[in-house]
Amino acid sequence: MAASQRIPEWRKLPLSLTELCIDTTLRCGQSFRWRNINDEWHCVLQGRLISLKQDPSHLHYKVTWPSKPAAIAPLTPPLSLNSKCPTPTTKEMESENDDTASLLHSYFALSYSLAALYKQWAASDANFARRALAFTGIRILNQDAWETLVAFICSSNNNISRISQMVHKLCIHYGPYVGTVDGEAFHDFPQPEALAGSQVETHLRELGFGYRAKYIAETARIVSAERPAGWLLKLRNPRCPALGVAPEQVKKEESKDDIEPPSYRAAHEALLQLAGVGPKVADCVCLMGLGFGEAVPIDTHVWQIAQRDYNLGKGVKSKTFSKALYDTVGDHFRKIWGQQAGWAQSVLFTANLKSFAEQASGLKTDRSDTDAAVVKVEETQLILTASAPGARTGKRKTVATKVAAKHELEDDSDQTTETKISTRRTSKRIKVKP
DNA sequence: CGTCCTCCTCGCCG
DNA sequence: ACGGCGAGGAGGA
Repeated sequence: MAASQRIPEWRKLPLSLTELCIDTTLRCGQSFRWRNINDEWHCVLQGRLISLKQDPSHLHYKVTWPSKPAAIAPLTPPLSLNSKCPTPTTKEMESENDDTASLLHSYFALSYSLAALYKQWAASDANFARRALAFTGIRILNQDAWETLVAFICSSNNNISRISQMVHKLCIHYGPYVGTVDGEAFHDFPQPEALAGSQVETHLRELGFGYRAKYIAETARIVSAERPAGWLLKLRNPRCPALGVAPEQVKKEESKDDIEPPSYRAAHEALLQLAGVGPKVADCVCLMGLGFGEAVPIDTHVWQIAQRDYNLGKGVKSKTFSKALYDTVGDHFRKIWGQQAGWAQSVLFTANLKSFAEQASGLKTDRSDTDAAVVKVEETQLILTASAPGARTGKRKTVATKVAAKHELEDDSDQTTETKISTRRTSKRIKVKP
């Protein structure tokens, strides 16, 4: 079973479980490629296979570089690894030049103190304090922008399980092979060019992508052919510490005042031009792929919670969730939670849907003989993605809620009590806003 | 700006 | 046993 690759060494970063819990963070619906095999998490990031495991004081990681340097595979250097990175030899990358530690630091946004953020959110929002403080270690990942974009195009009308399958298919069929763990192949995520071919839409339809096949192929074509190189990366938040020292473009823009630096609003609008990207998908990409912590993705599930726990939407007539309303709800949360509102929302919704970690991970290996209700809870955990199946029919909702309540505190009685904060203002704004 | 339909899949219901 | 229905995000009329 030991592959032909060199046997990599485990290394570790000091990190408490309250600052990062990978079991929660890696399967809460923001990333779709991590696979748990034998209690270790594995994923290809930037051309290398990364394995993770965790104990209360450390995050342990292992790096496996591809044995065959992917000569054809396009480089994937979101950061400024220019001439350095093409086909690194195994030996090279395992020694001093290995940038995996900094990659993980960036990927998990470790420059933020989660304790400090939780404290801030709890101080400004009693509802957050009550529901979310027990759910530590939940982080917004700083993922590759292109991958995030495609993954969340796949997320429309979809659930985590199927999104993961679709992303996996994209990697298998279009991404470079990197390594194997316990007989399972790992590929990197394909570059836009690889998904821009003329046969891609048809092929993806055959693979079960449904109408999203068209969106992916079209967006890949736009990004690879109709946008300048590095277009997506230039939308990233230059002030996001997790992104580190930004590429040269940012420096240019800093010196030239006539070019406006990337902003959340600008990035959001730019993403809306792509196929299959609406406000929610755009916000997912802004938050998880571009480093804009203030982006708050709002789906119907979030909207329901917002109405229930934050008394939003009181004066809203329209039954459909318009763009204007979408923006208003986001503004409201940004007002409450501040600069990392999207992160706060993720934590809150993970807390809301409680359950998971132990229960779900213990049962998820075999879904077939698992109580259906538990599976539902598992799928409902997605925070920012996909559908919330539990909210579908009355019956399912009841079942899911029951199961969830079993796991943790139940809290259906007095939500309205504490949600005052800026309720009035909000309802007013919703009414007033055109 | 709101409405309504389509896309597609899945799970629930009858 | 199977067909209808509806939920979910985006797009288009």
